[in-house]
Amino acid sequence: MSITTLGYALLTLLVRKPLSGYDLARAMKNPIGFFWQARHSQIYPELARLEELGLVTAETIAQRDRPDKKLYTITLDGQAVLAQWITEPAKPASERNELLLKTYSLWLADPEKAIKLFQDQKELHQQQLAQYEQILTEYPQATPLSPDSPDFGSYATLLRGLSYERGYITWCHWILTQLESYVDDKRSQNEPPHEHKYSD
Amino acid sequence: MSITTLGYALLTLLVRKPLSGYDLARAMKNPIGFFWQARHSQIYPELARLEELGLVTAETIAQRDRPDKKLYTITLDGQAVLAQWITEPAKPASERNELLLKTYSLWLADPEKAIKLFQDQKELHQQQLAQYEQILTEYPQATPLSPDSPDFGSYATLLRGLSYERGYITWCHWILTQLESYVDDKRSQNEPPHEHKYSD
DNA sequence: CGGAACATGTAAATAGTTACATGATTAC
DNA sequence: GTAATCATGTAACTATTTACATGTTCCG
Repeated sequence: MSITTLGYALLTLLVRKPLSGYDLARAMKNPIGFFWQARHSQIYPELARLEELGLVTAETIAQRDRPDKKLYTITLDGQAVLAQWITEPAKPASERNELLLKTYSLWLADPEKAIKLFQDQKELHQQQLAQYEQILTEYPQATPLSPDSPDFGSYATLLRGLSYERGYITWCHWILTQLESYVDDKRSQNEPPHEHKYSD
Repeated sequence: MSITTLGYALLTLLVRKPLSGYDLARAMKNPIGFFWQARHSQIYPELARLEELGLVTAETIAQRDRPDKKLYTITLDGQAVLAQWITEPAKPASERNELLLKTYSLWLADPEKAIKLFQDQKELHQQQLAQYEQILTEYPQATPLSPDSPDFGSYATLLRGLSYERGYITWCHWILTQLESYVDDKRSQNEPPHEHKYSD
C-alpha cells in the first residue's frame, strides 16, 4: 500500500501542526499558496489510510463549544516519509485549463459574449490576486526568510501564486484588447485597426 | 447523455480539420499551447460517444503506406454545440501541482537535494519554453491576427504558454538563489547572507 | 526478421467530484 | 425553532491513468 499525492498533501499540512479532518478540508478547499485541493469526502478516507500506515495518529478531542473532533498528528515515520518524498523528482503537472481550451476555438464565438467571458475570468483572477496580496502583507519585507523555516515554503508558494495570477490577468487583458478593437473596427469599418502589443 | 470536457477538447481539434483517433491522441499527448491532455485509451471511447451523439461522423480510410484509419469529421451539430460551449462561463482550473506542494515543505529537505530538484524542474520548463518559442517563430510578427481566424486561438494560447513557462522559470531561479545562498552561508558562517530580490 | 511508428481498441485500477446521510452546538 | 458552522463519514458516479491486447506497414 503506497502513499498517494493527496496523502503527502495531508502530511504537508500535518507536519506543521495537528489538525482535524475538518480543518484539513477547509485548508484544502481553495489551495491558498500551496496548490493542492481536495474535498472532505476524499480527505476522511485518506486520513484513515495514513493512520493504518502509521504515518499519523488520531486522538478524539472533546470540545465544550463545538462537537467533538478527531485530531490527527503526524508521526516520526510520517515526517521521515514526507521529507524523503520532497526531493524525489516531481511529476510534471498535467495541464488542463478549460479557458485555454475555449480560447483555442475563440474564432467560433460571438465576440461580445467572448468579451464577457474574459472580463469575468479576469475579474476572478483579480480577486484571487488581491487575496494573495493581502496574505503577502503578513510577511516581513525586510528580513529574507531562511529555507529551513516553514514560512519559507509558504512564502515561496505564495510568490508563485502571485506571479501566476499576474500573468493570467495580463493575458486576459491582452485578449480583451484584441476582442475590443475587433468589435470597434467592425462597427466603424473605415478606421484602421488599432495595435496592441502583448508582453508579460 | 451530456458532453464531457474531453469531448469538447476533441471537437476543438476536429473543427479545424478531420483527424483520426491516433492523430488526436498525438495532438493531446503534450498539450502544446492549448492545455488539455488525454491518452488514447480515453480518446477512442469518447470519439464513439461523440459519434453516437451525432456530433462527428467516422469514415474508414484505406492507406497504401500505412494501416487503415478512421477519419472523424465534425458535423454542423458538433460545430454548433462547440460554438455554444465556448462562451459559457469556464470552470475555474483546479490547481494541483506537485512541485508547489513539495516547495511548501522545503524546510524539511536536504538543501543539496532540493537544489537538484529545482535545477531539474527549471531545465524541464526551459525546454518547454524553447519549444513554445520555436512555434512562435512560425507566426508573422507584423500583422496582428484577427479574433475571427483559427490562428488567433492558437496564437493566444501559445502566448499564455510562453508567459506561464517564463514565470515558472523565474520562480525556480529565485528558489535556487535562495537555496544556494543558504548553503553558501552554511559553509562559511562568517560572511553575511546575500540578498536576492524576487520579481516576475 | 526485428524494431519503430502507425493504428485501434478494452480492462482494471486510481483519483476526484457530487450527492447522500447524520449529528452537535451556537446565535438569533 | 431554525439557520449557520462545526464535524465526520459513505455511496455513486465521472474522469483519468496504467496495463493489456492486437494488427499493419515500412525500413534496414
